Amino acid sequence: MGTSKTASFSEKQNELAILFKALSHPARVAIIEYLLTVDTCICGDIVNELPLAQPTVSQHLKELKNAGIIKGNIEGTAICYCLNPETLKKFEEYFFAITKKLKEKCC
Amino acid sequence: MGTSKTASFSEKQNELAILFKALSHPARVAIIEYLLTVDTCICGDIVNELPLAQPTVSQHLKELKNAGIIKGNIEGTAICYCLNPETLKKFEEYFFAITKKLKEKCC
DNA sequence: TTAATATATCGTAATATTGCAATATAACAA
DNA sequence: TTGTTATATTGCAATATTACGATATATTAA
Repeated sequence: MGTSKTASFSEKQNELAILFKALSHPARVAIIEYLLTVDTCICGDIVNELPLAQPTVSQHLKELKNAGIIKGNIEGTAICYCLNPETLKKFEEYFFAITKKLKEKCC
Repeated sequence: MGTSKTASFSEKQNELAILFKALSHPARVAIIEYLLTVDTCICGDIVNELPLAQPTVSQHLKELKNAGIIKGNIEGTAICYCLNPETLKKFEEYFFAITKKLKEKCC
């Protein structure tokens, strides 16, 4: 036990769960929201924006990157992280479809 | 350590993280999608729809209920679970606002 | 009442996540 | 080259999650 029974669910359901898991920590929500306030994709020092040590922030960034929610490009010494619009659009479309279907059901 | 530094983040960020965590397991995504296919709110036997034992399903339902994503009403021997449109609308609005802001930034 | 059915809770083992100090890597500046 | 800066990786302790057998609860039927 302790293991998620991944194989028992559809690929889509697992993919969605991975995306949601990437957002399931306040630090990662904070990273998303910070990247949203930055004007361009060029941005450094996310570490200074968060109340966590540098290795911890790095780990959270890695998780967001693995899930495809952010992208990271090496820009000299700094790394330029930015949001991935395609993935965020997926989220929007998923919930749009759900709320639309819910309206039709009219509980 | 091992504890999430909840107190270091805003209330909104923590609330969002809790909502996303509730969806971060394929079984819970499957429950949402099953409830979406059921015609009315009256529904039983979610257990039979999932490849998990009854206590496990009950636990997942509890997590979704705690997060406010589903509602449960006692209906005799059975329990009627249904989606909470308000919470799902929150998700939609959150991602709508993000994708809108991303378009304006035009990376 | 007793039996059957549906769902919840408890207890616990296996696994995953979180956070950070220590260390490593990689690029630039002097 | 050496030093500085920015980010990543490793290792590990504390905590959380997942799954399920056993058991409890609660409603209906007989």
